[in-house]
Amino acid sequence: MATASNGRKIPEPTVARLHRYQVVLRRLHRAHELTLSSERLGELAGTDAALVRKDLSYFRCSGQRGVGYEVDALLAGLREVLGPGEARPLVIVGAGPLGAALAGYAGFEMLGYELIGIFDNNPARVGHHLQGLTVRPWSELPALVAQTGVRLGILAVPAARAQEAADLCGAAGLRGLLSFAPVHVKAPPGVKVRQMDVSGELEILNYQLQCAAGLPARGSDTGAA
Amino acid sequence: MATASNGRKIPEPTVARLHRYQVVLRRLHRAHELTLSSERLGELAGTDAALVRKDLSYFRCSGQRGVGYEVDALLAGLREVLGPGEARPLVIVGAGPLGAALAGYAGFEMLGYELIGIFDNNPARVGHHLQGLTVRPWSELPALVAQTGVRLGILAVPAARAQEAADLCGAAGLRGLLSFAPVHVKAPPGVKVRQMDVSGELEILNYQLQCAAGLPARGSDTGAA
DNA sequence: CTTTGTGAAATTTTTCACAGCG
DNA sequence: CGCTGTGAAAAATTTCACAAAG
Repeated sequence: MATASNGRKIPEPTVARLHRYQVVLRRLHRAHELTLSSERLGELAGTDAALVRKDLSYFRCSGQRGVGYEVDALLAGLREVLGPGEARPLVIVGAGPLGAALAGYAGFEMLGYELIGIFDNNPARVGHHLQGLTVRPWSELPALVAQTGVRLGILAVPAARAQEAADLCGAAGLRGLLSFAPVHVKAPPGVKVRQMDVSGELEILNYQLQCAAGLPARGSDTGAA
Repeated sequence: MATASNGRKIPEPTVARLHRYQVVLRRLHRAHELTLSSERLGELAGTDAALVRKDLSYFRCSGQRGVGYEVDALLAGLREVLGPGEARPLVIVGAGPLGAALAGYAGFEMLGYELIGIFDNNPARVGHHLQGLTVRPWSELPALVAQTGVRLGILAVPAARAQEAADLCGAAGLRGLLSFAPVHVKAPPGVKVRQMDVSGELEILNYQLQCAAGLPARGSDTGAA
């Protein structure tokens, strides 16, 4: 802790926020804004000034007291921590509705990722075109990994296929997986898996509403009208 | 804290895990399993025994020492905390590729949510059919909320429309929003917003891989194989 | 006078350890 | 014995508060 300027020990939630700061700052950069305060950055990114400064303190920081941060300098600093933010390769495994939607998700390219392959083991889907890419069979994933060095994959397959697909990704050489499958996936050796828990998040919202309403943990409805 | 049996003060991460336990237990129930230990439940749900027991301790718990938990009794207990787990109404705002994919996401019905409406303000999409529902214009959302009492919504609109759509949902009477928009959305008054941060999660994975590889925070590529 | 950078306090969440019951 | 239930320790994050710098 407190290993400011150079230690590679940034907490996970901080990394996610740093990314959000980067997005905000890129917008400001395009709008030719030159500087901003931690308070303003916090407001735009959905946190508060104190946390912004704490987050920024994990790497060498370039704010000027009394003035704020230079947009460009901050972006440069973030780039050093988060990586170049351009064309990090990425594959999607699963070309069903969700996979297809994610493939078209306006954001990956904008956010520094380049979708370079879509894979599905359903022969009915192989050969289809999505976002300018041809859906390929699972068997071709290892070759693409070997060829391009891609390390990240998004898992968008049904629950029943999730573990199988994850193991395949691991065997193929992917190192990080973001899983949208609605079941827990055991991480293959050497692979980091993160779960996008849609229904879990809904459950949290639902629970919070119950609590806010002071209901006795039933919460079905408040009556018609 | 330590308000076991009845206090409505369950930590957020615990709620998300309780939901996962529920999913696992339902599968076991269908498979006619009668009991299981905290260790096994942890394994199936992706945590460890100690955390399972701690999570379960937030409400009245029915494990038998030396034996484990009765699947059915645990499910009953979870139902009391998380709600009936059946037909909680839900709407999706945004019928673009992502909204459409989420609408078809095999899981909502299975997980206790009932999708009752899909809204989009793009006239070209209004009238289309998705999952047996007709896409309706935003203007009709308030009426549906008033009619059904639906409180949860999923936001699947482009970044540029996110805030506008969120405000609309708040004005219409929704109380909880799960946003997939790649920008921070300010919560309208009285509304709880949770962000599904796809690219942030990718960023965390990416950062973890950089660290695991011991790279000096650059991590662009390892050379074209 | 404004805004950063940062230790220290507060809070939240997880892990440990073990007493106690079947 | 095996496994639960739980208080206490540990770890991780956020919030606070303020000195220092422009």
